[in-house]
Amino acid sequence: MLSDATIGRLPLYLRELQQLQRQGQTRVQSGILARRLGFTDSQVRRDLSSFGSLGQRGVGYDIRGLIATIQNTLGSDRAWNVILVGVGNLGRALSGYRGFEQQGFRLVGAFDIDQSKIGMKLGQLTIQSIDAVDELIQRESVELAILSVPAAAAVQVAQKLEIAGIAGILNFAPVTVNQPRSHVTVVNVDLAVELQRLAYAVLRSKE
Amino acid sequence: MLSDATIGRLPLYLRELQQLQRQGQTRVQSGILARRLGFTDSQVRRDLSSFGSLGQRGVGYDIRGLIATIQNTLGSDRAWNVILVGVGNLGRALSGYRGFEQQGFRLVGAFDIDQSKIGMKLGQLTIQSIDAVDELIQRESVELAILSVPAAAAVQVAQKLEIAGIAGILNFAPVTVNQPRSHVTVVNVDLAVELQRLAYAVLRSKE
DNA sequence: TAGATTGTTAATCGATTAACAATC
DNA sequence: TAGATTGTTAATCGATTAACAATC
Repeated sequence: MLSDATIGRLPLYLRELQQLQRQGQTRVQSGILARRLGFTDSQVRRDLSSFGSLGQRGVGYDIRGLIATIQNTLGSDRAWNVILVGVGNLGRALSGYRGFEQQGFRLVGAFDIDQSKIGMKLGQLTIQSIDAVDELIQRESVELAILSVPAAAAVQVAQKLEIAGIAGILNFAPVTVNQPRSHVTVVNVDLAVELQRLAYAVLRSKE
Repeated sequence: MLSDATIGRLPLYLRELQQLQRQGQTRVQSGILARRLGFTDSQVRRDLSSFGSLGQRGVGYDIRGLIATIQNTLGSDRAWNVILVGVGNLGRALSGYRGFEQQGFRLVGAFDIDQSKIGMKLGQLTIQSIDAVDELIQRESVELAILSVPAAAAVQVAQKLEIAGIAGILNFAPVTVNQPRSHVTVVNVDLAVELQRLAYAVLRSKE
Protein backbone atom coordinates (compact mmCIF):
# COMPACT_ATOMS: atom_id res chain seq x y z
CA MET A 1 0.00 0.00 0.00
CA LEU A 2 2.89 2.36 0.72
CA SER A 3 5.36 2.49 -2.14
CA ASP A 4 9.07 2.19 -1.47
CA ALA A 5 9.60 5.72 -2.66
CA THR A 6 6.96 7.04 -0.29
CA ILE A 7 8.43 5.14 2.63
CA GLY A 8 11.81 6.70 1.97
CA ARG A 9 10.25 10.13 2.31
CA LEU A 10 8.21 9.49 5.45
CA PRO A 11 11.08 10.23 7.85
CA LEU A 12 11.59 13.53 6.08
CA TYR A 13 7.93 14.49 6.40
CA LEU A 14 8.12 13.53 10.04
CA ARG A 15 11.18 15.69 10.58
CA GLU A 16 9.59 18.77 9.00
CA LEU A 17 6.29 18.23 10.80
CA GLN A 18 8.04 17.99 14.15
CA GLN A 19 9.91 21.17 13.38
CA LEU A 20 6.69 22.97 12.47
CA GLN A 21 5.08 21.68 15.64
CA ARG A 22 7.95 23.00 17.75
CA GLN A 23 7.36 26.36 16.08
CA GLY A 24 3.80 26.26 17.36
CA GLN A 25 2.03 25.38 14.11
CA THR A 26 -0.98 23.06 14.22
CA ARG A 27 -1.87 22.87 10.53
CA VAL A 28 0.10 22.56 7.32
CA GLN A 29 -0.66 22.42 3.61
CA SER A 30 0.87 20.17 0.96
CA GLY A 31 2.44 23.18 -0.73
CA ILE A 32 4.24 24.21 2.46
CA LEU A 33 5.72 20.78 3.04
CA ALA A 34 6.63 20.54 -0.63
CA ARG A 35 8.53 23.81 -0.59
CA ARG A 36 10.39 22.89 2.58
CA LEU A 37 11.51 19.54 1.22
CA GLY A 38 11.97 20.36 -2.42
CA PHE A 39 9.13 18.09 -3.59
CA THR A 40 6.06 18.94 -5.65
CA ASP A 41 2.78 19.53 -3.83
CA SER A 42 1.29 16.77 -5.93
CA GLN A 43 3.80 14.33 -4.58
CA VAL A 44 3.17 15.34 -0.98
CA ARG A 45 -0.58 14.86 -1.36
CA ARG A 46 -0.10 11.53 -3.06
CA ASP A 47 2.29 10.33 -0.35
CA LEU A 48 0.04 11.44 2.49
CA SER A 49 -3.11 10.08 0.89
CA SER A 50 -1.60 6.59 1.19
CA PHE A 51 -2.77 6.68 4.79
CA GLY A 52 -6.35 7.51 3.84
CA SER A 53 -7.93 10.93 4.16
CA LEU A 54 -5.95 12.79 6.76
CA GLY A 55 -6.38 16.26 5.33
CA GLN A 56 -9.34 18.59 5.07
CA ARG A 57 -10.08 20.11 1.71
CA GLY A 58 -9.70 23.83 1.75
CA VAL A 59 -7.87 23.67 5.05
CA GLY A 60 -4.87 21.36 5.09
CA TYR A 61 -3.52 18.67 7.40
CA ASP A 62 -3.56 18.50 11.18
CA ILE A 63 0.10 18.32 12.16
CA ARG A 64 -0.46 16.33 15.33
CA GLY A 65 -2.50 13.69 13.54
CA LEU A 66 0.00 13.38 10.72
CA ILE A 67 2.90 12.98 13.13
CA ALA A 68 1.07 10.27 15.05
CA THR A 69 0.23 8.37 11.87
CA ILE A 70 3.71 8.55 10.40
CA GLN A 71 5.35 7.63 13.70
CA ASN A 72 3.07 4.66 14.02
CA THR A 73 3.89 3.54 10.48
CA LEU A 74 7.63 3.89 10.95
CA GLY A 75 7.65 2.36 14.40
CA SER A 76 8.94 5.64 15.84
CA ASP A 77 6.18 5.63 18.43
CA ARG A 78 7.95 2.93 20.36
CA ALA A 79 11.46 2.56 21.78
CA TRP A 80 14.16 0.66 19.89
CA ASN A 81 17.15 -0.80 21.62
CA VAL A 82 20.29 -0.18 19.63
CA ILE A 83 23.90 -1.26 20.07
CA LEU A 84 27.02 0.34 18.69
CA VAL A 85 29.62 -2.01 17.27
CA GLY A 86 32.99 -0.43 16.60
CA VAL A 87 34.04 2.46 18.83
CA GLY A 88 36.43 4.36 16.57
CA ASN A 89 36.19 8.07 15.83
CA LEU A 90 32.99 7.67 13.87
CA GLY A 91 31.44 5.28 16.38
CA ARG A 92 32.17 7.65 19.22
CA ALA A 93 30.54 10.52 17.33
CA LEU A 94 27.50 8.41 16.50
CA SER A 95 27.10 7.37 20.14
CA GLY A 96 26.72 11.01 21.09
CA TYR A 97 24.42 11.89 18.25
CA ARG A 98 21.33 13.53 19.74
CA GLY A 99 19.06 12.83 16.81
CA PHE A 100 18.90 9.11 17.58
CA GLU A 101 17.34 9.22 21.01
CA GLN A 102 15.07 12.05 19.94
CA GLN A 103 13.46 9.58 17.54
CA GLY A 104 13.10 6.77 20.04
CA PHE A 105 16.41 4.96 19.58
CA ARG A 106 18.12 4.00 22.83
CA LEU A 107 21.77 3.04 22.87
CA VAL A 108 22.06 0.09 25.25
CA GLY A 109 25.54 -1.23 24.50
CA ALA A 110 28.88 -0.47 22.88
CA PHE A 111 31.32 -3.08 21.60
CA ASP A 112 34.81 -3.24 20.16
CA ILE A 113 37.54 -5.82 19.45
CA ASP A 114 40.37 -3.59 20.60
CA GLN A 115 41.39 -4.86 24.06
CA SER A 116 42.69 -1.43 25.04
CA LYS A 117 39.24 0.10 24.59
CA ILE A 118 37.33 -2.54 26.51
CA GLY A 119 36.31 -1.32 29.95
CA MET A 120 36.50 2.33 28.95
CA LYS A 121 33.46 4.53 29.33
CA LEU A 122 31.43 5.81 26.40
CA GLY A 123 28.91 8.18 27.91
CA GLN A 124 26.91 6.10 30.37
CA LEU A 125 28.05 2.85 28.78
CA THR A 126 31.09 0.69 29.33
CA ILE A 127 32.71 -0.59 26.15
CA GLN A 128 32.51 -4.38 26.05
CA SER A 129 34.28 -7.06 24.12
CA ILE A 130 32.58 -8.06 20.89
CA ASP A 131 32.42 -11.59 22.35
CA ALA A 132 29.81 -10.37 24.82
CA VAL A 133 27.48 -9.12 22.11
CA ASP A 134 25.32 -12.26 21.89
CA GLU A 135 24.47 -12.13 25.53
CA LEU A 136 23.33 -8.51 25.47
CA ILE A 137 21.35 -8.88 22.24
CA GLN A 138 19.40 -11.68 23.85
CA ARG A 139 18.98 -10.16 27.29
CA GLU A 140 17.88 -6.71 26.08
CA SER A 141 16.07 -7.90 22.94
CA VAL A 142 18.27 -5.66 20.85
CA GLU A 143 16.97 -5.40 17.31
CA LEU A 144 19.22 -2.80 15.72
CA ALA A 145 22.99 -2.38 15.47
CA ILE A 146 25.06 0.52 14.25
CA LEU A 147 28.11 -0.97 12.58
CA SER A 148 31.15 1.31 12.45
CA VAL A 149 34.09 -1.08 12.33
CA PRO A 150 36.84 -0.93 9.69
CA ALA A 151 35.88 -2.25 6.27
CA ALA A 152 38.15 -5.27 6.64
CA ALA A 153 36.26 -6.49 9.72
CA ALA A 154 32.73 -5.49 8.72
CA VAL A 155 31.53 -8.63 6.93
CA GLN A 156 32.73 -10.91 9.69
CA VAL A 157 31.24 -8.78 12.47
CA ALA A 158 27.95 -8.47 10.58
CA GLN A 159 27.79 -12.26 10.38
CA LYS A 160 28.36 -12.48 14.10
CA LEU A 161 25.53 -10.03 14.71
CA GLU A 162 23.23 -12.00 12.46
CA ILE A 163 23.93 -15.24 14.30
CA ALA A 164 23.31 -13.42 17.57
CA GLY A 165 19.86 -12.55 16.27
CA ILE A 166 20.04 -8.90 15.31
CA ALA A 167 17.27 -7.84 12.93
CA GLY A 168 18.73 -4.71 11.36
CA ILE A 169 22.14 -3.17 10.74
CA LEU A 170 22.94 0.45 9.94
CA ASN A 171 26.23 -0.11 8.17
CA PHE A 172 28.84 2.63 7.91
CA ALA A 173 31.62 0.40 6.59
CA PRO A 174 32.30 0.87 2.87
CA VAL A 175 31.58 -2.75 1.99
CA THR A 176 28.49 -4.81 1.26
CA VAL A 177 27.70 -6.75 4.41
CA ASN A 178 24.44 -8.32 3.22
CA GLN A 179 24.80 -12.02 2.79
CA PRO A 180 22.81 -13.60 -0.05
CA ARG A 181 20.39 -15.69 2.02
CA SER A 182 20.43 -13.47 5.08
CA HIS A 183 17.40 -12.41 7.08
CA VAL A 184 19.07 -9.30 8.39
CA THR A 185 17.95 -5.97 6.97
CA VAL A 186 20.80 -3.64 6.14
CA VAL A 187 20.79 0.08 5.43
CA ASN A 188 24.10 1.40 4.17
CA VAL A 189 25.57 4.83 4.74
CA ASP A 190 28.85 5.19 2.85
CA LEU A 191 30.19 8.66 3.49
CA ALA A 192 32.69 8.61 0.63
CA VAL A 193 29.97 7.48 -1.75
CA GLU A 194 27.82 10.43 -0.73
CA LEU A 195 30.67 12.84 -1.29
CA GLN A 196 31.27 11.34 -4.73
CA ARG A 197 27.62 11.78 -5.60
CA LEU A 198 27.91 15.40 -4.56
CA ALA A 199 31.06 15.90 -6.62
CA TYR A 200 29.37 14.43 -9.68
CA ALA A 201 26.36 16.71 -9.28
CA VAL A 202 28.64 19.72 -8.96
CA LEU A 203 30.55 18.67 -12.05
CA ARG A 204 27.35 18.43 -14.07
CA SER A 205 25.92 21.70 -12.80
CA LYS A 206 28.95 23.51 -14.19
CA GLU A 207 28.39 22.33 -17.75
CA MET B 1 22.83 9.73 -21.26
CA LEU B 2 23.44 8.44 -17.76
CA SER B 3 20.22 8.09 -15.81
CA ASP B 4 19.97 9.44 -12.28
CA ALA B 5 19.55 5.94 -10.94
CA THR B 6 22.69 4.76 -12.72
CA ILE B 7 24.69 7.71 -11.43
CA GLY B 8 23.68 6.89 -7.88
CA ARG B 9 25.15 3.42 -8.33
CA LEU B 10 28.43 4.43 -10.00
CA PRO B 11 30.25 5.11 -6.72
CA LEU B 12 29.24 1.65 -5.55
CA TYR B 13 30.57 -0.02 -8.70
CA LEU B 14 33.76 1.95 -8.26
CA ARG B 15 34.11 0.82 -4.67
CA GLU B 16 33.69 -2.86 -5.53
CA LEU B 17 35.98 -2.62 -8.55
CA GLN B 18 38.71 -1.03 -6.47
CA GLN B 19 38.33 -3.76 -3.90
CA LEU B 20 38.60 -6.46 -6.56
CA GLN B 21 41.65 -4.73 -7.98
CA ARG B 22 43.33 -4.68 -4.59
CA GLN B 23 42.65 -8.40 -4.43
CA GLY B 24 44.61 -8.79 -7.65
CA GLN B 25 41.72 -9.32 -10.05
CA THR B 26 41.95 -7.85 -13.53
CA ARG B 27 38.60 -8.94 -14.97
CA VAL B 28 35.06 -9.09 -13.65
CA GLN B 29 31.66 -10.20 -14.95
CA SER B 30 28.29 -8.52 -14.55
CA GLY B 31 27.06 -11.42 -12.43
CA ILE B 32 29.94 -11.03 -9.96
CA LEU B 33 29.35 -7.34 -9.46
CA ALA B 34 25.62 -7.95 -9.21
CA ARG B 35 26.02 -10.52 -6.46
CA ARG B 36 28.40 -8.32 -4.50
CA LEU B 37 26.08 -5.34 -4.61
CA GLY B 38 22.71 -7.03 -4.47
CA PHE B 39 21.70 -5.93 -7.97
CA THR B 40 20.60 -8.03 -10.95
CA ASP B 41 23.18 -8.83 -13.61
CA SER B 42 20.87 -7.22 -16.13
CA GLN B 43 21.03 -3.97 -14.25
CA VAL B 44 24.80 -4.03 -14.03
CA ARG B 45 25.16 -4.57 -17.77
CA ARG B 46 22.65 -1.85 -18.53
CA ASP B 47 24.42 0.59 -16.20
CA LEU B 48 27.87 -0.17 -17.60
CA SER B 49 26.71 -0.09 -21.21
CA SER B 50 25.86 3.60 -20.73
CA PHE B 51 29.54 4.25 -21.30
CA GLY B 52 29.61 2.37 -24.58
CA SER B 53 31.06 -1.08 -25.05
CA LEU B 54 33.54 -1.61 -22.26
CA GLY B 55 33.07 -5.33 -21.90
CA GLN B 56 34.04 -8.27 -24.03
CA ARG B 57 31.37 -10.82 -24.81
CA GLY B 58 32.23 -14.18 -23.39
CA VAL B 59 34.92 -12.64 -21.21
CA GLY B 60 33.73 -9.77 -19.02
CA TYR B 61 34.99 -6.31 -18.17
CA ASP B 62 38.54 -5.08 -17.73
CA ILE B 63 38.64 -3.77 -14.17
CA ARG B 64 41.30 -1.14 -14.82
CA GLY B 65 39.41 0.31 -17.75
CA LEU B 66 36.14 0.37 -15.90
CA ILE B 67 37.69 2.12 -12.91
CA ALA B 68 39.25 4.76 -15.13
CA THR B 69 35.99 5.41 -16.94
CA ILE B 70 33.88 5.64 -13.81
CA GLN B 71 36.43 7.84 -12.03
CA ASN B 72 36.53 10.14 -14.98
CA THR B 73 32.74 10.37 -15.04
CA LEU B 74 32.44 11.05 -11.34
CA GLY B 75 35.35 13.46 -11.26
CA SER B 76 37.21 11.15 -8.89
CA ASP B 77 40.27 11.26 -11.12
CA ARG B 78 41.07 14.74 -9.95
CA ALA B 79 41.54 16.31 -6.53
CA TRP B 80 38.73 18.16 -4.80
CA ASN B 81 39.37 20.72 -2.10
CA VAL B 82 36.94 20.30 0.75
CA ILE B 83 36.31 22.29 3.92
CA LEU B 84 34.71 21.13 7.13
CA VAL B 85 32.24 23.52 8.72
CA GLY B 86 31.26 22.67 12.27
CA VAL B 87 33.81 20.87 14.40
CA GLY B 88 31.61 19.02 16.88
CA ASN B 89 31.85 15.30 17.60
CA LEU B 90 30.61 14.37 14.19
CA GLY B 91 32.74 16.94 12.40
CA ARG B 92 35.84 15.71 14.16
CA ALA B 93 35.08 12.12 13.17
CA LEU B 94 34.45 13.14 9.57
CA SER B 95 37.73 15.05 9.43
CA GLY B 96 39.60 11.87 10.24
CA TYR B 97 37.62 9.68 7.90
CA ARG B 98 40.06 7.85 5.66
CA GLY B 99 37.62 7.14 2.89
CA PHE B 100 37.51 10.76 1.78
CA GLU B 101 41.12 11.29 0.83
CA GLN B 102 41.27 7.82 -0.67
CA GLN B 103 38.77 9.04 -3.24
CA GLY B 104 40.54 12.28 -4.01
CA PHE B 105 38.98 14.62 -1.47
CA ARG B 106 41.46 16.83 0.35
CA LEU B 107 40.46 18.60 3.54
CA VAL B 108 41.95 22.09 3.33
CA GLY B 109 40.16 23.92 6.12
CA ALA B 110 38.08 23.53 9.27
CA PHE B 111 35.72 26.18 10.66
CA ASP B 112 33.56 26.74 13.71
CA ILE B 113 31.71 29.56 15.44
CA ASP B 114 32.71 28.50 18.93
CA GLN B 115 35.46 30.91 20.02
CA SER B 116 36.92 28.32 22.38
CA LYS B 117 37.61 25.94 19.48
CA ILE B 118 39.23 28.50 17.21
CA GLY B 119 42.98 28.12 17.07
CA MET B 120 42.87 24.48 18.16
CA LYS B 121 44.40 21.83 15.96
CA LEU B 122 42.38 19.32 13.99
CA GLY B 123 44.91 16.94 12.49
CA GLN B 124 47.16 19.12 10.37
CA LEU B 125 44.65 21.94 10.28
CA THR B 126 43.98 24.83 12.62
CA ILE B 127 40.33 25.48 13.34
CA GLN B 128 39.39 28.93 12.06
CA SER B 129 36.52 31.29 12.69
CA ILE B 130 33.60 30.90 10.31
CA ASP B 131 34.20 34.54 9.37
CA ALA B 132 37.38 33.51 7.60
CA VAL B 133 35.61 31.03 5.36
CA ASP B 134 35.14 33.37 2.39
CA GLU B 135 38.80 34.10 2.15
CA LEU B 136 39.85 30.44 2.11
CA ILE B 137 37.14 29.39 -0.34
CA GLN B 138 38.42 31.99 -2.76
CA ARG B 139 42.11 31.48 -2.21
CA GLU B 140 42.04 27.67 -2.46
CA SER B 141 39.17 27.45 -4.97
CA VAL B 142 37.24 25.27 -2.55
CA GLU B 143 34.24 23.70 -4.22
CA LEU B 144 32.84 21.37 -1.59
CA ALA B 145 31.89 21.79 2.06
CA ILE B 146 30.96 19.24 4.68
CA LEU B 147 28.39 20.86 6.90
CA SER B 148 28.13 19.43 10.41
CA VAL B 149 26.83 22.31 12.49
CA PRO B 150 23.76 22.07 14.77
CA ALA B 151 20.41 22.10 12.98
CA ALA B 152 19.57 25.53 14.34
CA ALA B 153 22.60 27.09 12.62
CA ALA B 154 22.66 25.06 9.42
CA VAL B 155 20.48 27.18 7.14
CA GLN B 156 22.29 30.37 8.02
CA VAL B 157 25.76 28.83 7.62
CA ALA B 158 24.76 27.23 4.32
CA GLN B 159 23.72 30.65 3.05
CA LYS B 160 27.05 32.06 4.08
CA LEU B 161 28.82 29.29 2.18
CA GLU B 162 26.72 29.94 -0.88
CA ILE B 163 27.55 33.63 -0.87
CA ALA B 164 31.20 32.73 -0.48
CA GLY B 165 30.92 30.75 -3.69
CA ILE B 166 30.85 27.12 -2.61
CA ALA B 167 29.45 24.78 -5.27
CA GLY B 168 28.37 21.78 -3.23
CA ILE B 169 27.41 20.98 0.36
CA LEU B 170 27.33 17.58 2.03
CA ASN B 171 24.81 18.36 4.73
CA PHE B 172 24.63 16.35 7.95
CA ALA B 173 22.26 18.72 9.76
CA PRO B 174 18.71 17.38 9.98
CA VAL B 175 17.17 20.31 8.15
CA THR B 176 16.68 21.30 4.53
CA VAL B 177 19.36 23.81 3.69
CA ASN B 178 18.55 24.17 -0.02
CA GLN B 179 17.21 27.58 -0.79
CA PRO B 180 14.59 27.76 -3.56
CA ARG B 181 16.60 29.72 -6.13
CA SER B 182 19.99 28.54 -5.02
CA HIS B 183 22.79 27.40 -7.29
CA VAL B 184 24.41 25.28 -4.64
CA THR B 185 24.09 21.52 -4.98
CA VAL B 186 23.22 19.78 -1.72
CA VAL B 187 23.43 16.12 -0.77
CA ASN B 188 21.83 15.32 2.55
CA VAL B 189 22.86 12.64 5.02
CA ASP B 190 20.46 12.54 7.93
CA LEU B 191 21.59 9.83 10.31
CA ALA B 192 18.33 9.65 12.24
CA VAL B 193 16.41 9.37 8.99
CA GLU B 194 18.54 6.40 7.95
CA LEU B 195 17.96 4.68 11.27
CA GLN B 196 14.21 5.24 10.89
CA ARG B 197 14.29 3.72 7.43
CA LEU B 198 16.06 0.72 8.89
CA ALA B 199 13.54 0.42 11.72
CA TYR B 200 10.68 0.50 9.24
CA ALA B 201 12.25 -2.20 7.10
CA VAL B 202 12.78 -4.38 10.18
CA LEU B 203 9.17 -3.83 11.22
CA ARG B 204 7.90 -4.94 7.83
CA SER B 205 10.20 -7.95 7.59
CA LYS B 206 8.62 -9.31 10.76
CA GLU B 207 5.10 -9.38 9.35
C1' DT C 1 -21.30 31.78 -0.88
C1' DA C 2 -16.38 32.31 -2.52
C1' DG C 3 -11.89 30.81 -1.94
C1' DA C 4 -8.77 27.35 -0.88
C1' DT C 5 -6.90 22.91 -0.81
C1' DT C 6 -7.43 18.05 -0.75
C1' DG C 7 -7.89 13.40 -2.96
C1' DT C 8 -7.68 11.04 -7.17
C1' DT C 9 -7.52 10.30 -12.02
C1' DA C 10 -5.18 9.66 -16.28
C1' DA C 11 -1.14 10.55 -18.72
C1' DT C 12 3.62 10.61 -18.76
C1' DC C 13 7.90 9.61 -17.53
C1' DG C 14 11.68 6.77 -15.94
C1' DA C 15 13.73 2.44 -14.26
C1' DT C 16 14.01 -2.49 -14.14
C1' DT C 17 13.92 -7.02 -15.95
C1' DA C 18 13.95 -11.21 -18.79
C1' DA C 19 15.43 -12.89 -22.80
C1' DC C 20 18.35 -13.70 -26.52
C1' DA C 21 21.09 -12.54 -30.66
C1' DA C 22 25.71 -11.10 -31.18
C1' DT C 23 30.27 -12.20 -30.48
C1' DC C 24 34.44 -13.03 -27.85
C1' DT D 1 34.18 -25.07 -32.37
C1' DA D 2 31.62 -24.86 -27.81
C1' DG D 3 30.83 -22.23 -23.94
C1' DA D 4 30.34 -17.96 -21.84
C1' DT D 5 28.94 -13.40 -21.38
C1' DT D 6 27.95 -8.99 -23.23
C1' DG D 7 24.86 -5.41 -25.31
C1' DT D 8 20.30 -4.41 -26.44
C1' DT D 9 15.48 -5.03 -27.21
C1' DA D 10 10.80 -5.10 -25.82
C1' DA D 11 7.79 -5.66 -22.09
C1' DT D 12 6.74 -4.59 -17.58
C1' DC D 13 6.73 -2.31 -13.62
C1' DG D 14 6.77 1.67 -10.60
C1' DA D 15 6.90 6.67 -9.65
C1' DT D 16 5.78 11.35 -10.77
C1' DT D 17 3.01 15.01 -12.43
C1' DA D 18 -0.68 18.09 -14.00
C1' DA D 19 -5.21 18.81 -13.66
C1' DC D 20 -9.56 19.20 -11.67
C1' DA D 21 -13.78 17.58 -9.38
C1' DA D 22 -14.96 17.19 -4.66
C1' DT D 23 -15.57 19.49 -0.56
C1' DC D 24 -14.19 22.00 3.52
